[in-house]
Amino acid sequence: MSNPKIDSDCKNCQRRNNIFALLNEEELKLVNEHRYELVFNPGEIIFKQGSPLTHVACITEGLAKIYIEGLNRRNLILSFAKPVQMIGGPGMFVDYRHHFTVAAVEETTACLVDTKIIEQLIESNARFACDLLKRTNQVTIGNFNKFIHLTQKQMHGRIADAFILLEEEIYGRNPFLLSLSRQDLADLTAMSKENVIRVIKSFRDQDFIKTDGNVVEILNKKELVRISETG
Amino acid sequence: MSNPKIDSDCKNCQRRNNIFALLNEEELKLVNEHRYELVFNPGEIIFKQGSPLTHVACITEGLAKIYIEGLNRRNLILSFAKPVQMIGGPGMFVDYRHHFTVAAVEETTACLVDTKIIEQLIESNARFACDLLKRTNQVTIGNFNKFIHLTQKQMHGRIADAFILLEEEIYGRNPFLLSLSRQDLADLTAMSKENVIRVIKSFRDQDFIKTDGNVVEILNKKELVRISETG
DNA sequence: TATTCTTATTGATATATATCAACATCGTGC
DNA sequence: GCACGATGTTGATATATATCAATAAGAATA
Repeated sequence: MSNPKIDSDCKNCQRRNNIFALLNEEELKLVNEHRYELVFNPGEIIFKQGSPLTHVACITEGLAKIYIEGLNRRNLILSFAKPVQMIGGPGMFVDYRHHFTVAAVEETTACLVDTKIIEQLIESNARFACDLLKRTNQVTIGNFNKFIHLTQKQMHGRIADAFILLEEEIYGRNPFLLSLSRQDLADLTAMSKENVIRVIKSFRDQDFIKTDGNVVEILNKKELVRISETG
Repeated sequence: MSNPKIDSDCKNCQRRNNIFALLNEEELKLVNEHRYELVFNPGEIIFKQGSPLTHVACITEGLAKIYIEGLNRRNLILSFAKPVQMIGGPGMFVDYRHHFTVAAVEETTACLVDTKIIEQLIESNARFACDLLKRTNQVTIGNFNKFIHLTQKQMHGRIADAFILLEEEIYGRNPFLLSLSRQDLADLTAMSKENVIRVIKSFRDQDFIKTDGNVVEILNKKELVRISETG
């Protein structure tokens, strides 16, 4: 956690989340006056589960993982955040605590906005409120899919899902440089890291993927999709 | 699906959800004009996953299960709804479809309110919007717990959780008359119904619970809690 | 460069869980 | 009361998955 960047203005920000387009100049100014920017090194924690929810984060650079700290020191990665995603939190209006931990995977810049300002905007700007509800609902739908993936697919299907997610959503290219550890993949798929390694190996042996150090290339997307669908 | 009850007025409704207390007389009248009441027999579907989201349901009588229809005809029960719970749905503001199925477990009366009216209220009444966000967040927090339970506990812990849920949240008494089938319990805990039966048997053999037909009594709550906590 | 620490990998094994098949029980309509 | 379908139960077995232990490979540090 270090090096606050030179502040630019929300008004002209090239990295701002779409939701802020719903604000007028005055509202945007309010946001601008109650935010600050931070740079996090890989592994550093942005929000810690259980701590007070005082800010929401907007990722402007890098990659962060959002995970629940569960039983016996086991984590469950819910999702990843990259620019220009906003990370709120279900503690808002409830207990004002974080219900997940957010940690930087790569060097990550986050813009932190005071929760009180967000609440104020929800109350005064109906379009903002509706958009937030929409986003919350989208996350919920995503969670439903995750529920089914984690409880009704077996290991190969879950790892196939993970690779498809990495290519399509997280890195947006193929091949990609994997910045997640095997343990991260285990936390994402709810399996042991040893089995993650074994399934990856079997995918490599069958030429579904190719790996060279941390560079991963998907060679047979169709087959990965098939495995993902057949469990 | 049958027997619409004689309509009473929302204003004087003894079974209305707290959220409607945030409405003024005019708004409540609007709701009253765009709602209808239905009685569902056990097993009947109230909302079907994939169908258009035209109404939200307020349960005024009975018990309903909310579940995702997943892979290979397997269902995952997310939660139960009893009076006076409101069932919205994450499709609102997104794709206007139901992302889960809701079915009556016991004879259930539901009051169905037009989604458009709910949206209108969200836009015009900030307190209503905030309360809805709060509820959505509470559900999300519940889903997080469910994630951990289902992915990080094994069968005994999950069944212990289920019995605690049944006693504390669903029936609110001990002993209780179990209106769920073994398959329902399997869908709730993400396990096979055979294993549900085996774990229940082991709990019975250890005198943690007692069963007589569909009447279940929890004899050793402390032990159930312990099993739930140790996985 | 040597050293230490973390991460990745592999194989052997134990365990948890699902599946399959057979049978019992219960309620319901005839 | 009987036949039937749905639900519940049990045991045997197969399979998926975790755990444990050992080693290897990298990355960070002195």
